[in-house]
Amino acid sequence: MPELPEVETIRLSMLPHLQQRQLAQPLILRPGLISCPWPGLQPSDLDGCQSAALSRRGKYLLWRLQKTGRPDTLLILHFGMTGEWLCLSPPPADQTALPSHTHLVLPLLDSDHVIRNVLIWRDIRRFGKLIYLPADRTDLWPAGLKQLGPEPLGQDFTPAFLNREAKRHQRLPMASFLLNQSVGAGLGNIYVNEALFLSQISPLQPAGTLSADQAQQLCQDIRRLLTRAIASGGSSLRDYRDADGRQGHFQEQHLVYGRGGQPCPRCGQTLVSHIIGGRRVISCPHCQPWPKQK
DNA sequence: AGACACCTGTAT
DNA sequence: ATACAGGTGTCT
Repeated sequence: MPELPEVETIRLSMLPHLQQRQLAQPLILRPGLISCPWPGLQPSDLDGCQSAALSRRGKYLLWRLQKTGRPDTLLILHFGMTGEWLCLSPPPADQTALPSHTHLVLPLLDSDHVIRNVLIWRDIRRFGKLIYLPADRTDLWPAGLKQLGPEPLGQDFTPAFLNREAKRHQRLPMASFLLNQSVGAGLGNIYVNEALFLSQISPLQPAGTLSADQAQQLCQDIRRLLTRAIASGGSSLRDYRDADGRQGHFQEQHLVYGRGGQPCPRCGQTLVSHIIGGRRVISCPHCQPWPKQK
């Protein structure tokens, strides 16, 4: 699914489509995928809203909508494994022309109230979530932004922070530790695999044993990795596309993810596969040794 | 920390 | 037919 670099790429590619546009009545093909924890708000309230801002927090997109005479609305998008948010232009001729697994259609009007394009939400596996609420009531969002850690590309994501968090999760394997969204908001399995390899840290190493040097290295490698991945438009393994339906190409630069059994790009030894916390993790037993004192 | 649940599509 | 996939939430 979209991890931080993919969500950021979707955000950047969607931005130009939202300029000078107004939402028309949404077409909800699958109720239940879009929900609202605030009884006073209905899907039809989106009608007439204009886009005020599109931001990202971890793997979430936050779309702020404004309508004169009303409090702003926030539409929160999480892509799960196969969620896609696409801009179709020109709009499909009719409902039957929509891509499969389209669950929501948001028509966009220009200043003359002509439909110029439509935004669609599609999600094959339906693990994604759409939530809308009053923008000043994010406290109503139960599953929410509650415990998201710092942005890995922000100022608060520091070696000291990593070390502090690591001590709170003594026995947790590093792979699971980094997947925890309260540690690095937006990290997912691909970038955890890659980051641990770059930093030469075993995915099995208990977080509590993370050294200061390792935290320093990891912090730096995560920043560089995510920055490079965004520059490449993210990783398209299967379903992920940007707002224009384009694939990313960072998958061409993956060093270990999905490469179990192949030679390590650093030392040539065979990359091994582990299941850690229910997720497959690929690492090099030579470059990422554990126990450290081999 | 691990198992399982939520879903569908694809590969073997 | 079975295993597996960019995630996350709940239950042992």
